[in-house]
This record gives sequence, structure tokens and C-alpha cells, in this order.
Amino acid sequence: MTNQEIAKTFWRLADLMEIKGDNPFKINSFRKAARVLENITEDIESICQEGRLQKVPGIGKGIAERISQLVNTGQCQDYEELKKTIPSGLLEVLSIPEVGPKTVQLVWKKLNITTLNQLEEAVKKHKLRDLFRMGEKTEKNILRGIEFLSRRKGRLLLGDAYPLAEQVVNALKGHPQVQKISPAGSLRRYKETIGDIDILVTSSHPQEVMDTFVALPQVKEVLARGPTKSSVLTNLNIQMDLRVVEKESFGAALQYFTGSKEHNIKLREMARGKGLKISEYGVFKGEKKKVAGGEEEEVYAALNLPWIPPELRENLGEIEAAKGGRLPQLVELSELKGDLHIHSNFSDGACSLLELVEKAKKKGYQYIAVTDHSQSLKIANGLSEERLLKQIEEIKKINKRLFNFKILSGAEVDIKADGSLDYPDEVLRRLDLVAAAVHLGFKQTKEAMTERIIKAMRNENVDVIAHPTGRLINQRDEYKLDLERLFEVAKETKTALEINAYPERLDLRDIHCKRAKEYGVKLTISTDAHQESQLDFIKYGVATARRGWLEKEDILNTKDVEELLRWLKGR
DNA sequence: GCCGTTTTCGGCCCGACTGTTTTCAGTCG
Repeated sequence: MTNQEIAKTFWRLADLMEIKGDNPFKINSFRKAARVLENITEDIESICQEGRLQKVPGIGKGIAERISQLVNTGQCQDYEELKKTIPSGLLEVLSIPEVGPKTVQLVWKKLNITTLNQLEEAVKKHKLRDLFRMGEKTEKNILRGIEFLSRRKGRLLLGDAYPLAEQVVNALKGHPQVQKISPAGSLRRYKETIGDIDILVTSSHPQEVMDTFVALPQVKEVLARGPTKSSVLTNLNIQMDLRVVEKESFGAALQYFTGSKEHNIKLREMARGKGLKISEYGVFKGEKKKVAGGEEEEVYAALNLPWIPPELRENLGEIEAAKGGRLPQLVELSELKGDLHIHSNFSDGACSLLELVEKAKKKGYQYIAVTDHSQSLKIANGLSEERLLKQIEEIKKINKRLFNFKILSGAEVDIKADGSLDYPDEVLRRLDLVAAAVHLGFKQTKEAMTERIIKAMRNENVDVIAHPTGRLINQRDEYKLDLERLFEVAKETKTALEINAYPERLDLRDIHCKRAKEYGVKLTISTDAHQESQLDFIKYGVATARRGWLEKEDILNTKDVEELLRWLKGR
């Protein structure tokens, strides 16, 4: 059973218990555990077999026992029992926004509703009106929630949400009554997908700012409008909340609304122990005495902590690291000297070599590696050996004319099903940088896929494994792969692993980056750009690296060009 | 169910907004 499957069981178990009306703290502990399990890169099955489960924070005797059942029998007893008593359609009903466990139970027990369709029908026939605390507005909210669910597939990609937030922030920045402004929430933490967008401003005239906000062209519908908070639905079908706070509370509010929830809960628990109380208005001692609030740094300082970068705020060890003075010096966008995975119009890219160089120079880079597809990837116009050699010659010519900039000849070489590569070694040897990747035959067993990629890594010409897990967010799961083994061999063979910055990929993902670093593996951050504007995706790759605790020295393309070439040759 | 430089028992983050209410429950983040 995979880690994600085990975690999912606990999420569902918690939902079922909630519908049943079980102890909320118990439910919470299952959700906490589910989240911890999702963020483990090691196989939970092995942790279980080695008896190390209870060493994982949030997992005690009870949950360890349930995991052990899942691993050994594929089932967990109380989950199976709950499934028998609670109709499975109610889980979908529970997923409707504004419909919580109490409402689910009410319509189930009073109206015998067990599916989303039944609920929709009942609402339309006004059957909910007779129930306690159910009126016209609630009817409308439920119908809107159902429509929202049917339209939305998963969370929005960071690469879609970020530009939208940027537009809105820039529009409001120009407003004369706006003083400070910042995005908050998962967007500020650069999570790979975004559930809704939070924006925070300070203003002495909140009303006017709200007026401007709800009238923006990106707004499709106004959902709520209070004096300090407005919610709208944007044209990308994602909710956006604007909050106006006092200048004296901006830091506390920013800290609070940036989250994550788990990070904040941990901080509040710490604050409690020190006789402090943290809210979005500030840090308070005793009843009313405010000790911090204007700046985010003050909030952390009140707990004797250094400021923690938003990308780390997931309660995955960052608070303990901050306490012990062990926070990493996270890699910065400005430290990148080049992009090592780009497609040109030789294969399926849109731009010529020169156009790519122009854009890269504008970004302040010293080099790019052009890595077009190899011959067997016909659908992407992969380069035959002959065309690749031609490209190498062309790049040599261009390099002679360039000043303070270098194109590296590269390729994104297919790793075939048997682990062999799509060009012979004598061709690969002529390239500055070889990125190897899997594009076909995803359905192999875990063992076969692991051996396939390891075989490629053992080819001394291969420098980088591109998008190592092959996932496409919201579209395709990663292929089955023993990542721990991959990290081991990457370290041993000095093969770098890529952080692919393309918003659908972000592969390796954050938690894998962290684990790779623990093995001492080097990484690259590259865009996989197919047109020049996509070179700007690099920020999402840097954010992923930062979420994975990576520092400058972990990333190959923070090196100068000579240093990088020396590293590539010296492997 | 988990956890412990106040605790192995008794807590478990905190507040806004909405809708349906004459004082608050439910939901959300």
C-alpha cells in the first residue's frame, strides 16, 4: 500500500467519524496523522515493518495499530465498520462548501438524503425549509456550493493562481488609499496548488479599497462583503479574499493568514506555554497588553524565534530548527546563473537559439543549456543524431559571437524501457550536459522503473535526471519508483536530480527535495521551457527548492559557467 | 487519539462571518 493510499484512508476515516459525530479531538488527531503520513518520503510499509511508526510525531499506539492493519491486511477495522454504517455518498455531500458535518447529519437523519444528487433535488423542492435553521439563503448557498464542485477539478495550479494574484495586487497597489499590501495564504508559501487566494492590505479608508476590489475585471461574483473582509469568485473559478487591517496589526495578520494552519497551531501552543496569546491582531500578554503586531518579525521574536520564511511554514520541523538556530539559508532566485532544461525550435520549442539567448540575458543569466528531445520521441519532433550534431555546430558558431554568455549543448535523452538511452555514448560524449528522462512506458513495476532509471544514472554521460517522478499535477500520478534507492545511487554516481519548474510538474516536489538533500544529492532548478516567456517559470522551481529547505550550494545552476563545466567534467 | 521544561490526566488555536436567530450554532481558514 502506498503512503498516499494510507494517508487517504485516515482522511476518509476522519470524515466518516465527523459525520457520525465522534469526538472532535480524536478526529483531529487522525487528520494530523494523515497529513504527517502524506509528507513522509520513506515507505511507510518499511517503517511499519521495522517497528518505527510510533517514533513519527502525531502517531501513537492507536494509529500505529491501524497502519499496521492496513499494511498487513489492506484494511483497517474501524474504517471498514464505519463504512458499513455511513453511506459513502455522504462523503461527497460533506465536500460541498458551506455544508459541514452537522448539516450532513441533519439531512441524512431527517430526509434520508445520502447522495449529492438527492440533496440537490431536495433543495430545489424546498424540502430543507422545514428543518431547523434552514432558510432561503442556505438553500442558495448549498446550490452554489454544488455548482462550484461540479466546475472545479482539484485545486488551482500555483502557475495559474500566482499571475492572477499578481494582477490584483498590482491593481490595488495603485490605489491611493492602500498603504501596505501583500498576498498571504498558500500562495505566499508557494504551495504547488492553491485552494483560494488571500490578500491583505492596510488602509485608513477600507470602504473605498473594497469598492475597487469588487469592481476589478477579474471578479466574476461577489460572495461576501463586510467592513474588514470581502470574498469574491474570480474568472478562474477560485475564491479570493481581501482583508483590510490596521497598520498596527499588519504583521500579526500577515503571519496569521499566511499559515499554514498547522504551523500557526504549533506557534499558538508555544505562546500559551509562555503565557502569551496570538491572534491575527497581535501577540498579547495577559488580557489586553499587546506586545507585538506591526511586523511579522515581532510575532516570531515574541516567541524568541527568528523570522521563518513562508515557504517553510508547514510544521515539518521548521519551528524546532528556528528554536535551535538551525534554519537553512534558503536559495534565492537571484542566485541562479542559468537554466539547464530548455527546448528550442529544433524540437518542439517555439523559439530559435538566439531568441532564447536574448531572453536569458534579460534575466541576468550567464548560460543556458538547450536540451531538445531525442530521436525516438517523434511526437515532440525529437532530434536524429544528424540533426543533433548540426545543432551542436550551430551552437558553437553562436557561442563565438557571444560575450559573457554561453549556450551549453545538451539533450533531453529518453530513457527507454530497458534503461538504455536514446543516443549512443559517442554522441552523448559530445554534449556539455545530458539530461535523461522517462517519457514513455510509465506502467512498469516499481522494481523495473527503479532499475531502468538507475541504469541510466550509471551511464557516465548522464548528468541529470529530468522530472524524476513523472507526475503531472491534477492529471497523472507519479510512476511507481523507489525514490530512496534513486537518491542513494544519485549520490554514489554524482548524478544530479532536476527540480522541474514547469507548473504542471514541479518535479521533484518539495518533500523529495528535502530528502534528496539529506542524502547529499545535488539538484538543478530548470524550467523545461518551450517558449521564451516560460523561462519565467523558474520562480516556481526556486520556490519548490526553498520549500524543500535547499540552499545555494545544493543547486548546480547557482555555479558560474566555468565552475559548472568543471563540475560536469569532473564527475 | 496524542502528548508532556506546568501535566501520564486533562487538555487539545482563535476569531470572523453568515443565517437564523432573540443569544448562537455552523462553517471556514
